[in-house]
Amino acid sequence: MTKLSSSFRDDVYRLVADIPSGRVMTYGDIAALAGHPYAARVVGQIAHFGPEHLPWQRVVNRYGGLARGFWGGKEVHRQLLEREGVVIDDTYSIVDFEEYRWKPETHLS
DNA sequence: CGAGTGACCGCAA
DNA sequence: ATTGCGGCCACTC
Repeated sequence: MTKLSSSFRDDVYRLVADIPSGRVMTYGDIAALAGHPYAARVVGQIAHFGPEHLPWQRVVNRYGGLARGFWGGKEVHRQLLEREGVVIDDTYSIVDFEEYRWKPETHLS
């Protein structure tokens, strides 16, 4: 069933939930795909208040660096991503970030 | 309902 | 190179 009325927040939830293990997306990309290219901050807020069962650890900034206010801090964040096979250096930035970057398919439900 | 804050991004000086 | 500022939407007070 198609959901005709979707808010920005709901779109973010779906996009984040759709990121496969071992892949990452940026706040800006998610915002753009949800219809608001400059609402990257909002994605951060949604991540803060949103459901914990979603893979927020796969959401990083446009430099491939880890977020500041992530629950537990960057150390925990790095552990979670490395556990999925994502290599991160000592500056908390993803190695070969562009290769891990997840590109959602255009034919989303 | 108004104002302030915020896990960001892009551009100007 | 660094700093500052506007903008987007959600949430709190």
